[in-house]
Amino acid sequence: MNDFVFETVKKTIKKLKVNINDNEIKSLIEVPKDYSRGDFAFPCFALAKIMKMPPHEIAVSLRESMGSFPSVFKDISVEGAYLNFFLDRKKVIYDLIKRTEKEKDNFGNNEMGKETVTMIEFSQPNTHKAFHVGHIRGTSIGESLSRISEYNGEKVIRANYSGDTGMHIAKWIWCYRKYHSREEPRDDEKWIASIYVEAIKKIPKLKTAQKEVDEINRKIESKEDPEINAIWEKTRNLSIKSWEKIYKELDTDFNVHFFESEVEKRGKEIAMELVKKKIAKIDDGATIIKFEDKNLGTWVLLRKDGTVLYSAKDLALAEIKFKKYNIEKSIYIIGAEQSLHVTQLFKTLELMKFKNADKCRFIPVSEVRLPTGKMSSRTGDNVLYSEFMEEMVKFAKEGVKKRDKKIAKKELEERALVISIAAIKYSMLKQDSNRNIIFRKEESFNFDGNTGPYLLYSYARASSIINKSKFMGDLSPDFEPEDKETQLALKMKEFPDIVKKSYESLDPSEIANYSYELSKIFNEFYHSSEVLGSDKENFRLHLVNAFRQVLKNSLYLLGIKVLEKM
RNA sequence: GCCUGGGUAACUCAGCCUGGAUAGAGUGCCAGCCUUCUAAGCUGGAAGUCGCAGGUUCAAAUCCUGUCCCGGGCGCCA
Repeated sequence: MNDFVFETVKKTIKKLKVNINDNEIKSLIEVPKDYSRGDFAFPCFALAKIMKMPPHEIAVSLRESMGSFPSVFKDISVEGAYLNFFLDRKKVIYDLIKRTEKEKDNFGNNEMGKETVTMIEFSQPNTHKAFHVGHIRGTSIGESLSRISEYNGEKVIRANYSGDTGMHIAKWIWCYRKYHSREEPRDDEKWIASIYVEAIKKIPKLKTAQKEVDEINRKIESKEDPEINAIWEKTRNLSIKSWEKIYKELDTDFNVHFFESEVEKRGKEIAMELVKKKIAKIDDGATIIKFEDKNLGTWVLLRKDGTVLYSAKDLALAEIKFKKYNIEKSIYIIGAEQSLHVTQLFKTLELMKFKNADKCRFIPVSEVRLPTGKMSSRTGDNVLYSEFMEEMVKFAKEGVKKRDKKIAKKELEERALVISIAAIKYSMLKQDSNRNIIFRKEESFNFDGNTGPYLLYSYARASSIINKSKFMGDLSPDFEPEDKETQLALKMKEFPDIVKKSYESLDPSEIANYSYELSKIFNEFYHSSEVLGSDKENFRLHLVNAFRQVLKNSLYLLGIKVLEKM
């Protein structure tokens, strides 16, 4: 289509003998932001300089000397300094609807990623700590990017990575043994989280505590103390078990779950190999890398006492990812506060002459904050996932019951959960991942406007029409699209490009914002035109059905399920 | 001090990469619309020195420089 615009403009410009090359002409062609201005536009500002004429006059004279134009265009008009090209929209809409009907769930996908095996690491909850609302952000982004990558042809391995050893576990066990040893460890997130918080508060106040913690940390690593081993194993497994329900609700299924305890040993070895290779050195007893680039600073691999830090563990993990899983691309979805760490990691992989060091990508995820400040597992200033979801589902149920008074209990439960997950996921995904989110609980209970439930509602409304309609025959080409209909169809047509864009920029918010815009236009159409019983029923039913398909695909990429009824 | 992300309507944000046609949404506020396919909706309205100052350009929220404010990070936490 673009080529037709190019050829038409080029031909006319040549007639006028203007000195401008083809590439310049090509780069000037744009798509108007407002569909009523046409499908393509050619701005004449650049020509103004060359021709020494006001841009508007240039547009007029281009249009006048154009003569006949290709029949794909219904009209070419002048508006201000712009030449606006209008396609035969009836044909565009017809083709679009036909395409969605043929491709269905595959409408919008493509082969850009060509079977690349990619590992996407995300979520990364630590054992012995709270899984709070903030964790939903990284988990949602990870699942969404996995789906987007798959939709673009890649083979994705979803990977989780949990800290089940290290100082935070040592602190937890220290506190448990000292103050809670009579309590039987139980599958209660709140209880598990509270012991960690207690430890953080008590340790700085006791003189010998940190020493005791260090000793426990050493023993966890060496596995020399059977009692500590037993506590560690038991409590660790309880944490892991508590995540099962969460991931099921969030509709994320990991292909592999790594643990720090599995990479400790190899991490230590790598650290020592790096000393031999003179990449790392021993400084004040610790094993460190001092980077040439001063902005990268120093990276500590092993502590003074020889125990391993997460830096070295990440090196070992990268090795497993590429060697054992044979991946071609590695994406890390990690908190933005770890930017320096990740940069140091990538740089070290490069120094190690790691074959695929340049195939690592980092998606920094900024904080989910409370109005009062940072949300933290350390201090206990957080909103637990389980408690929050319980409240949210309860709230969602009220709304469903109002609409559907006879609904069965199980159905109610399921619908409320889908709505709640849509609400929380969408609120996490619509915003740029690089920006802090201030989490206000009361606001997340608002289902009006630009929210997940609004999208589901639009889908349910469309479904309702389709489900109430009788037989829908083939789309007959004798329709005359009205304003809203054209707008809706043209928006749907954008979907494949949006998918590509979000894939290239690894950005789910692109899809999220699109879903909202699409739904908004649908709701406007819904109010302006009747579908069932109208004399345009055939066309409108097909249009509504196409909308359902596109929104469904779009929400799928966000990891959000749709509801036929709500 | 250095590195890094942000500063757009009362609030929360999109637009910035790739400069162009009157700067867009949502919430909240004001005024309307349910005997009609689900009102978690739709229509209209009020509301903006795009942090500030320079520069580049025919054209700057968008690019460049400086500056102020806020968040995060900078050797034995993850």
